[in-house]
Amino acid sequence: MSPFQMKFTSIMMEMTVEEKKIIKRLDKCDFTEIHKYFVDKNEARKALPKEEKQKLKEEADRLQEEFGYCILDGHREKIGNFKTEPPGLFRGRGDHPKMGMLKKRIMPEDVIINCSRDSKIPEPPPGHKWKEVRFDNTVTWLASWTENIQNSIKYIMLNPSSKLKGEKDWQKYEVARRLKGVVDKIRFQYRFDWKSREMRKRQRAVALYFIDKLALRAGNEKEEGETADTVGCCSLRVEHIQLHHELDGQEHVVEFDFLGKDCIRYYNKVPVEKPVFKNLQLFMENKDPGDDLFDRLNTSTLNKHLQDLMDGLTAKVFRTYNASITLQEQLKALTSAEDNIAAKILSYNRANRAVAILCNHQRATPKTFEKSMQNLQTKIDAKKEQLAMAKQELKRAKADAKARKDVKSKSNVDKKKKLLAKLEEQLMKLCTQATDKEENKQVALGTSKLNYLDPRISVAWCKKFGVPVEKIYNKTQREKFAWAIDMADEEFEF
DNA sequence: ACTCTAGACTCAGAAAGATAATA
DNA sequence: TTATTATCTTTCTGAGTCTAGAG
Repeated sequence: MSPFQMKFTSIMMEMTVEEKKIIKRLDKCDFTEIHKYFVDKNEARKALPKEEKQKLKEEADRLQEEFGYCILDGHREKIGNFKTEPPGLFRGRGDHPKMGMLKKRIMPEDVIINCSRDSKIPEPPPGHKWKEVRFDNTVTWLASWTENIQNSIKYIMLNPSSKLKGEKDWQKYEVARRLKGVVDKIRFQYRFDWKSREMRKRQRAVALYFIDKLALRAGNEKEEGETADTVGCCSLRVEHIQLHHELDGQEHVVEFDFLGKDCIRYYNKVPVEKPVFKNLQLFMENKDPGDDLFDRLNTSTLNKHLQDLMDGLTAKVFRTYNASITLQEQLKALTSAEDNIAAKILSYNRANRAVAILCNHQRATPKTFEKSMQNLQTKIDAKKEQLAMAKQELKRAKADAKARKDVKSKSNVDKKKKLLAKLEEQLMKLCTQATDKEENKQVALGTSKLNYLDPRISVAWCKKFGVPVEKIYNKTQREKFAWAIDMADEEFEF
């Protein structure tokens, strides 16, 4: 079925007999009215008087208070998503084959409740029943339902601030730290395997090199036609790379160009070690562009091999490890103890950015980017003018002091000098701000900060350089990383 | 030993909402 | 001061990773 037919079918299924008589073709339908209806509704909500908005807020708070928490092991814990997802049109990311399908409303009859046998079992809404109530303490979810677009299960789970999630997070970083201890051995091993007689091993070793060096994701195989066409390391196809014996003065360059998770483009030109280059040539021999680059490899065999190298090691641990170690190294390289707090935070953001670039965390350029950049430039220009003026004034004051040789005119020179220095510093600050902004234009820092960087590195850095943790982590982040803030002293090393 | 699938969990950027800065 | 705008925070839910178990 074509995507369009699928959409139409999914909408047809919701239509009454009467509607089906009238509506035969979706492309003949005019949706401007319904679109206007929703736009208007949105505007109306925004234009609501203050006290009405206040009321809505209070109601939301009440819901949060009543449904937003659970008791786990005797502790009241915040729930991450305590509402089921509302019905609507499925969008998906990128060129998704199921775009436009109807996502159905979830009814109590769809919902499985998971709680303790001896707990107060939540009541379904009046006149309804739960699909099931179970008491499974081997999983962490509190409720679940099956979603109708991909037929996958959705869960109600705890907030990242919870003890359960925090401990899991800590564990994740501990595994990555263990990798630190054996990574040299593993690197030696895969270099050795580049020369293996077995094709499987060679492919595995080259893939692992990519995962390690470029922080690529594992790349599970996906069901065709069910999702957008994206790939990771193991699912790379011949068409996704180009080999250059020599490019821009560098040897053995691999040019990557593919869509990764969330249809984010990965584009990179990387010089690789010669055996890797030779192997890639070999892997690509007699293949079509659409063929798998690593035809003897999948994530399951790769992870099995990694498990043999270290307990708990999987492909994604390399991402965590390389992200965290990069942060630590960059912080060390970029921070000067004599810098002021603002400069230190700038260094932190630079280090964070290095990681985000490694992990290919991108964002759309903010809507107000150009404008705010212009504003900053205006400020810089104004500051430059002030600076020029101050320079002249200093010159005049110096001449004055030379002529008059009195105390007053001398102290005037000092004053002008101080002003000049102050203005110069302000200009510097503005300029670094501008560079920082420009470099950050399309880089998303949040994902790595929240998911890849061992928070203890940041906490230790804060303590070491006298930067308040609040400057690095906002309230939510401090709650999520409470375990690390508690645990790490300035001596912590990843 | 393998493939396939279901299940459970982490990780992902956009959009909405709240707050701070600025005119 | 207040209204507007820029920026930061929170919410949302889709898209991955990885494991276990059946055949």
